[in-house]
Amino acid sequence: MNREERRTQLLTRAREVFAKRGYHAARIDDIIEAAGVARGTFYLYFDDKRGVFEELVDRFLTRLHLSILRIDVTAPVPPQVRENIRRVLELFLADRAMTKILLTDAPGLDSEFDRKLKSVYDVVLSLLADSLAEGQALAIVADGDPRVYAYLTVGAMKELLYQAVQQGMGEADAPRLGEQVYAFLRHGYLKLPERPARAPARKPRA
Amino acid sequence: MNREERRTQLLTRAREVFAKRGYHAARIDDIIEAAGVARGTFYLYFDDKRGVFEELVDRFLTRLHLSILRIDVTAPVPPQVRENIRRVLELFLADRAMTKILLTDAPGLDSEFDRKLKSVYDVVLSLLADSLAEGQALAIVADGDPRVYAYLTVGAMKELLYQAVQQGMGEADAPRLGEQVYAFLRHGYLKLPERPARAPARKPRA
DNA sequence: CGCGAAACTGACACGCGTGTCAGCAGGCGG
DNA sequence: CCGCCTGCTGACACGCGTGTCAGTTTCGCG
Repeated sequence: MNREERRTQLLTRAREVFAKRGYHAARIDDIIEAAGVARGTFYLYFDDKRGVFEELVDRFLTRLHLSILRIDVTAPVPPQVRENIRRVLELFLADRAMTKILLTDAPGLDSEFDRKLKSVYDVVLSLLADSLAEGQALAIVADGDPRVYAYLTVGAMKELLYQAVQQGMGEADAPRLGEQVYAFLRHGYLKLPERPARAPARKPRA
Repeated sequence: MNREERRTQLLTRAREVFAKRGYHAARIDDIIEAAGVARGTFYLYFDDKRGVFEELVDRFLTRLHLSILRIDVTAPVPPQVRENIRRVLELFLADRAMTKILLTDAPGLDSEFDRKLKSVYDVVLSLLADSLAEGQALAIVADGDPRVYAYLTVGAMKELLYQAVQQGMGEADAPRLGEQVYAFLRHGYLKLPERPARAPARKPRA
């Protein structure tokens, strides 16, 4: 096996191990065992566990960026928003291992690891917050702090994806979940009158 | 210092340490140093690190349960929902250490710890999903899978609280954030026409 | 006082995962 | 068939945090 093949193999196996045991609990021994390789070999290709992790994250982030398309305001907006949501969900659901890694592991043991993970979320949150601020200028996003909207949105999607992956869903479920997320961001789900009313909520006439 | 005082003191210090370093990264040495006590003393009061953690979580969960009141359908509903949201936010924001612990730490290193943390979320998610299903029967919650709504809601609030605590907010911010969450669950924030339209969204007549 | 109980101490042995490094294939060109 | 290069090996020493336990201090009561 040549250098490039071996490297790729190690990356793949490491991803599986991280997904299965969690980054912190994963030992180098787990990775080399999965790859059928001796301890020393691993260190010929990566500095340490974090080295593999960073490469995996970088590759995934690139794909995430590519899956989000800028809204073209001269064309109908809703389908573009729906498609963006669907594509993001699809990307995560198609790579369940990376989804588990990104949504399950938490900071605390390795400050470099922490920084990496935090940087991922900062990028995503800023990207979204900026888009929402633009959307407000175009009057397609309600008034309010766009960063707060970004937190709520990212949090909602994180939890949904986490649960979806836990329950064994795959990319085939992306369109269905996407519709639910879209509907949620579009109307919320509480059907309550604006002002306190005496009677229980009554369907407003369409 | 008598037994009860010492125990409480250790719990308090441990909570601070967990919040600061994260559960997994926290060492017994950090806790005993914070408490000004020798290593052996710690083990006179708790079996191990997880023992302290479980007690902290149990105490907090009790308070969380108390802060959520059942909706009384014979009274106006919206203020009750708003107040529930506000009280939950307030509880978390008032105990920033526990908030960090519950929202920052992840499973992976200690399977007993994992179970505990997972059980917390399962309880919260089921509670919410059941309430939402009841809400659907009362026509105050939109149709759709109540578990999905629960995931979206819990995820959104987790992320918001995490960011709020990171940014140093306190219980005083609960009412403001509560209003934003309520508005979000009530209408969402996307102002897009239902069907693709040529013109930008127009306010439907109230 | 003096004595027993309660609270506390901290050096130590242990387990566990890491990173290293001196050395072992084996294929290939000369 | 030798020498070399590329790829691989795995025993080992090390650092770190844990849990223990034989021993010390402090308290309060008779």
